Amino acid sequence: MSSTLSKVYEPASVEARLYTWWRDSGLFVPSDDHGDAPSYTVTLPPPNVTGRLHMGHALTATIEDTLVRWHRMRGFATRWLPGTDHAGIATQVMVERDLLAKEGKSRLEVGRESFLRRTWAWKEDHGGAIDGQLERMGASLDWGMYRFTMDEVSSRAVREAFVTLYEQGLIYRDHRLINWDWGSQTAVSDLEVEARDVDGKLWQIAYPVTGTEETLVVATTRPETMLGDSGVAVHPEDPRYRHLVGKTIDLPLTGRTIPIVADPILVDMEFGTGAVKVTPAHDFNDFETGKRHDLDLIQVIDLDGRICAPAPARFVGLSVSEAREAVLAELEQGGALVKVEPHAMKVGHSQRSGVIVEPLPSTQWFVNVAPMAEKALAAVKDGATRIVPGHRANDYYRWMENIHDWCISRQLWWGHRIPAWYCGACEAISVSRQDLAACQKCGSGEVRQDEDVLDTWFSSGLWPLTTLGWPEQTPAFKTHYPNTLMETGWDILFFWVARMMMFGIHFTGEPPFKDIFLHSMVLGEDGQKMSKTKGNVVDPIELIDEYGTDALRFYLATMGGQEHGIVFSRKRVEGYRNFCNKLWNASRFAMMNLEGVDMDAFRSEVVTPGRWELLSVADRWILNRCAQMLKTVDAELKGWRLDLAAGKAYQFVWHELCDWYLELSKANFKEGADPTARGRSQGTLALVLDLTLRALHPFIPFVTEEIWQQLPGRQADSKSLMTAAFPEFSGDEGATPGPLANLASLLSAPAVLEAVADIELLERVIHKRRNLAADARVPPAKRVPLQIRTSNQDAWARVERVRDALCFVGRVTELSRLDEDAPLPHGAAVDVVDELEIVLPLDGLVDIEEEKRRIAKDLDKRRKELEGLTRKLANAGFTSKAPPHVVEAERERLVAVTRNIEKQEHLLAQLSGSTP
RNA sequence: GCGACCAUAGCUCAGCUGGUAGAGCGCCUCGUUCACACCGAGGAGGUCUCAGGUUCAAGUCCUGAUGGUCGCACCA
Repeated sequence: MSSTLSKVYEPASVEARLYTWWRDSGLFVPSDDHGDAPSYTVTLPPPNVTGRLHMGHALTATIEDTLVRWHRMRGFATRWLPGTDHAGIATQVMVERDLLAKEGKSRLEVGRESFLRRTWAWKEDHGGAIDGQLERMGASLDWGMYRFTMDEVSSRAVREAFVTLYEQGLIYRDHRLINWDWGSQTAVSDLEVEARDVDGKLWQIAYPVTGTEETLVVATTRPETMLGDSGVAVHPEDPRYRHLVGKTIDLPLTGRTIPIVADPILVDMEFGTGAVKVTPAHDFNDFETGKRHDLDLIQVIDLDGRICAPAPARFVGLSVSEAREAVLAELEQGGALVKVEPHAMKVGHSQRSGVIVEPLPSTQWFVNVAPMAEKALAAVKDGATRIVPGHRANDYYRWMENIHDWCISRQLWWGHRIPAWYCGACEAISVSRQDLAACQKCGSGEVRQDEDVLDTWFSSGLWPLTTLGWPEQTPAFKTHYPNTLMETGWDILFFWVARMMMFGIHFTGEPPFKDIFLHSMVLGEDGQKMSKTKGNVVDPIELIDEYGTDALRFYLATMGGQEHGIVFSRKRVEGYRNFCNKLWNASRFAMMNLEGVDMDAFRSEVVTPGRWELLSVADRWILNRCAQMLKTVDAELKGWRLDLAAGKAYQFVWHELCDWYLELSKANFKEGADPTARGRSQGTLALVLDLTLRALHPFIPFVTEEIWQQLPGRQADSKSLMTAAFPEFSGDEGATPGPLANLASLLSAPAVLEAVADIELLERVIHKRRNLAADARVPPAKRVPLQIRTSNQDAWARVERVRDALCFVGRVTELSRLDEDAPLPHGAAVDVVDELEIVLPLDGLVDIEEEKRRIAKDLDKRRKELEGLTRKLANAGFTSKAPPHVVEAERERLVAVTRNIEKQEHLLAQLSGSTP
């Protein structure tokens, strides 16, 4: 006797135990004896080392683990690589905040060395929590291959990449305009600037033309930047201003005189006044314009986001917004403010600190990515790497085609320090893989390393390389590069995926993965992006505590295929919790009835030659349904449709296996049942459950493993379900050896197809009988006699074949046939199923009027259907142009509907006649 | 401004290459049938956003509009 399962599935008592067992048994590591099995490698997008698991991580973990487990069961040499990211700004800010709260000090006060020590300590204390959370998700990661983006291997890889790119001239240092995040006190890349909608204003300011009474009115959204203006631009073809080109402006408030230039690129005559103030130091377009006209670069905003000299002293120290007020006030006083109008616009904000990003001139390190982008673009266009869903490739193309140089230096302390050394003696720059104590040019020991660190995404971009030990040519690298799959959210397509593509190809000549699968975002239940301020954040761990990991995973798997945002639904998670419980209880029922199951006998007697007719109609039917489900799951998984695969399995388990088969099988499991029939039903049930658990395991690993371990009659091809063979259909109708051996014929054998039709009829008859009983307020549990009125011998023969099952599940005490012409018993409820009239004798309890209403209603529907069909078939266009099988199907439908209507009309007449 | 995606039952979502509108939840009526009340039985509920077009046939393909989401972009 198998051990008894508890009445309700309790995830908490199962998950940790199974996870530990899996991991300690080495099941997450590909075994050495895979021989020539194809490899399947996925690298987990490394979460921030001090981060906590959010729904995005949970979705990633679910999709990847499902795919990984699926491939592992299919026999691939499967490896899923874990790790964490040092997350430059994010982590540094946390530690800074902590330092301020606990000691009231800034990082500058404690100094770089001490601050870094604290950050490492913080990482030790708070890091790794997310690893435990990934374990709770059931993630079958190869923990032995764990990597951190700032560990030794990663650091070596980063230096190797940096130095190589420098030597190739693709990394360089330059003084130019960059995006400055004064909130975090660092430069940021274009990608880290997000344009937010702002209700701004457009001010018109009159600039006096030198030596004349004339003014030139410029339009601006940032009047405070006039303090740094070094010119005014007009369109060369603008008749209003042509005479002013070459003259100068007496710039108000500053005492400076600046030129009026003609520039067709910057100026749009239609916009504003057609005259643009040019501030090369604080606007990217103006910077370019300044270069074209050799205008001065006058920086008036400093690294703190405050006005600085050479702006007039009275403005120095003011914040940008204060300066704006002050400037406007003075201009207004001087009568220079001509007009103000509201102006909706986009303003760049730092993705990290949220402050408005100031463009300003600065010396930074850049990567010239264009040459790499070209190859990365080609890799996708050529199909070497495929992006799923396909339309995302368009975003990728656009971005790659319009790529700008990447600013990679950050004025932070937490990160990979730039491996460049400046010589105090000869001023040379040395870039090196090893730390330098002397200048490579002059040998002077007076060298100091660049203070800055690299953008976090620089090391992330190398991730598929570093996880495998690159630049060392490790065995792991040889086996697992390129990865099979990169699965991540589309929000980091540019930040991360694009960079990995570029670096991967550049350093190895091969793109880092074959497939890129991009999932969408999980939104709050209100349909908005989850955010703490909105209070709509859902914590996956809390969901696991409440519903179990499998419930959350199944939910996320069914949502994963969506191409739009996923609006979270707690109710659906709850629904999948219920599903796990349903599966659990179905298995519980099975175990109560599988004592002594003899699978060897079952396989040799029934399965081997495919002698399906030895099985009961119900047994044949469920095996067919199961095979169909497996085929669908297999096909949908191969098409990336986890949602449809999961949905199919759900539907099968609940509505075919539980709703019908388990009920039907009870007759064979009852005391006194025929031992042979019992044995075959046992074999059927054990086989179906075994196969179903295998198919479901990638989605809901815990509950399936827990059941499978206790399931009598399972095929013991593995100690764990994790490494048991997946029931996989091959391309044709056949199936791979293993669990599906000899089962392919279930989809086509006549004896099986006949059983399928029989059970479908049985379902419809029982449904009708329940319907009649419910309408007549007969309690569902009450057993009743049932009569079937028909003269159609074939139809009746079919009923005869399922008689016992029908009576058993339909709670029918006695099933008898009435001839078509026979009168209805007095007060019987009647309805029609195809050729059969289902007669439920009710001893006059039936409400004849209700009866008639129901039939009349259905009759009405049928007549409309008939009308439509008739019209369709009378249409020569249809009969001549539609494919023959479609026309034929419609003809058959017409016959069936006609027959049904006749039956119902007859019935209605009869009922009306019998009304007193 | 350019582009993508979405618009199907009260809610969250399926509906593949065009061929009788589906699921889960919610709602209504029953039910302590020996796997499960995290359950069972029955039921109500949709002119598939709108307008055109292609077709014998359109939720499905095309065009346009409207609404929503999201990318990209220097309109001062």
